[in-house]
Amino acid sequence: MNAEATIDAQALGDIRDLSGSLSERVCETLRKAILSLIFPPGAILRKGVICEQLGVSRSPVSEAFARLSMEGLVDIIPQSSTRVTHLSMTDIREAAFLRQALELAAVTKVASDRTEKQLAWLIRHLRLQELLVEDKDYSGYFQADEEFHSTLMVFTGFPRIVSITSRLAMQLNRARMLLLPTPGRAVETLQEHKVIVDAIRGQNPLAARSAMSEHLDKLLIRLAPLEDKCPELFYSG
Amino acid sequence: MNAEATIDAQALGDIRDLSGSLSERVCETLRKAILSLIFPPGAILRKGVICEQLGVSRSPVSEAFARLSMEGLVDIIPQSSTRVTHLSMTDIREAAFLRQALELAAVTKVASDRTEKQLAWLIRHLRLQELLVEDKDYSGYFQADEEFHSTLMVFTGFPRIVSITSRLAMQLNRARMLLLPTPGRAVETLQEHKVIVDAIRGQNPLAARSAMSEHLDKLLIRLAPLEDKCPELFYSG
DNA sequence: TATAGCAAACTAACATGTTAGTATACTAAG
DNA sequence: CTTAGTATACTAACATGTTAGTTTGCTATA
Repeated sequence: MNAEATIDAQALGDIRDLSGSLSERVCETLRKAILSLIFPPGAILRKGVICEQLGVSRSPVSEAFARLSMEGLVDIIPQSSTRVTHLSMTDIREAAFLRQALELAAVTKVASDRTEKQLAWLIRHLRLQELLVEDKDYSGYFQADEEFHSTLMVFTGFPRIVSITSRLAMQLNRARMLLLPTPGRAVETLQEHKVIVDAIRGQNPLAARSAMSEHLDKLLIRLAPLEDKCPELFYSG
Repeated sequence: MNAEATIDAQALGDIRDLSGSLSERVCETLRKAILSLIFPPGAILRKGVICEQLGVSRSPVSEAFARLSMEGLVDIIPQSSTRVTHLSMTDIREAAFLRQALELAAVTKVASDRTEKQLAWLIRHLRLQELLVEDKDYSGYFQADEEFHSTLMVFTGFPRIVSITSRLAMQLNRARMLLLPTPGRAVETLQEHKVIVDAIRGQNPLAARSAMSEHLDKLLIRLAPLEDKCPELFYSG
């Protein structure tokens, strides 16, 4: 009857497994639920239900909603309700643009300023990635991929850039969850990572930038058909 | 006796002059106070005093603190206190890096995708800037400068990028408040804006990018001596 | 049947009460 | 005079009560 069914908030996990303030733990729990589509786009987040399920009061849940709203994962409708945002290709493209802007700036800087130690880490990490691909451990490779990109940003020496990028690219990451990992893509990804590291080794900022640019473009290309494949997840379905 | 004197929260203005939710208005009021150094770096924000001064309860003030914390304007020390963050050259450099990454990506895109209408706006705005410089209306020019940069980002077609950039560059903007506007700098700025628009007119992304890059670098150069000039505003003074 | 008005139920936003952790000032011991 | 211990005052974080605005579904009317 109702396409925008409210959620039962089952299986949210236990917030006691996490650290930090109660608000942070609630936020983390809800974020995970949204990214994994336990809370699908359009779902109404019922505060009372979530409070009960997690065993907390409304204060930390309210603060969690506020943070998720800033990340673009929920829409707060004043005096009315809070819903999981639908995916939108516009938002995804914007998130991709923002991520690309920051990652390109980062890799450009790292390519010119890199230390030998940093280069050694990158090369060692490439070998790790090779092993994971050989073992066909694709969820392991997914994690290693994330680590590769975030460490590259850490190497800029700017501490906040990693968390900022992940927050800005949240829409992108949510959509990425819908892509099934394929063996072929893992091999390609590894190859592209190698080209990037090669450019960093040669301290060639322009080459590093364009290699990273091509690498990141691939994601948006793979995401494009998603809107037709699962229209119910997108806005105005 | 106490260098980190608490503030009397005088002259915070009236929140009724603003729109939006109470939290937003409180946040805006406090942000303005921090940026204008009414609340100097290191000052302790006393929630009770602020509540009384603004005539609101602790809820909206708490939420405002949380937002300002994300912008890096205040440090929340759990179970203890909330203080205005000191300036730090590291933070300022990071903010400059982030702003530059986003603005360069934006101007590059705009230079290749621009419409005739957008170009016309930019050219018209340059004439406005000329008039302001001729009239020596430097505070007017300051505003026009902001408008020039933000509209350039709006022209990317991505709606969130302007507010994101301003939030990420908050540390930079705070430091910029300390620079006194000089006639010479306004003339230079206008000249640099003209070079950027010229590149956009010619649909030359690389030229636009490097023109913007040089333009933005100037700010950091002018900011560099600040740490020696007013050490009390910086961390570990 | 369609529609306008109304009431009940729900929600975000705000106010206020409570708890637990932190810093500071004071006191007592060395 | 210095230092260790303690008590007090303060705060963020959390819980709960209240308010005002929105949506939904019902009913009465055309």
